[in-house]
Amino acid sequence: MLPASIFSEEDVVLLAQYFLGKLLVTYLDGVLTSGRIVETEAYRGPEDQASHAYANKKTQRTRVMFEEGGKAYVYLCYGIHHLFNVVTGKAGVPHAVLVRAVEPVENVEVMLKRRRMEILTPRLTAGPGVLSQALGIQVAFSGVDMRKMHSHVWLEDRGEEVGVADILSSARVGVEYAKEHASLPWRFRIKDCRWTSPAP
DNA sequence: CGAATGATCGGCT
DNA sequence: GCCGATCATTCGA
Repeated sequence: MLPASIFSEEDVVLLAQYFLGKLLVTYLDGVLTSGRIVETEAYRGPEDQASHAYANKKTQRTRVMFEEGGKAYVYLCYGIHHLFNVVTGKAGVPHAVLVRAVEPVENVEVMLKRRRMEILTPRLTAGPGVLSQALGIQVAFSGVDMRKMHSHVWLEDRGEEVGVADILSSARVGVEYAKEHASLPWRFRIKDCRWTSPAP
């Protein structure tokens, strides 16, 4: 697990880059699957028009974003896809990092089965919706505290350092409605990594 | 209570 | 590349 204090960091744009190279792990029905995070996006709470918590909008769904950092925020997109975020910052500050792609690490066969795929390609886990399917992440996980043991989902540091020179930033996707905030370079990926979505 | 709307994906052209 | 799927959430009447 990552040290609990990490999640309280207030600079979510920095944290989105820090999470690159960390491991996203799930443990369901006695089966552990994991992936190395290779692509993320930062959503900067109340002032970010692309965030669900823009202008401190509190609803049943976004409630967990206002809790202390370290919670999982999972929601349904387009009625189909379960999108996984890490809530960050102090209580009351609704920052979040969306995990957009991982490199499959442990129990690839299980992930293939969950995705109903035969051969291993980046399509298995490149994309926020498909990575959740591969790791078995569902909206029911929303609110899980990843700072505590015995969660079904958590983050791990396996000692990999991702330097600034290895990180490529670009504009976030699917947020055209966010006006001037739509072009902010808050999407981060590991450079020359085949497990991310296609480079912009 | 009804209607619009996505932080997307995959299949088809 | 484009287009339709599909449904919880949200908002307005």
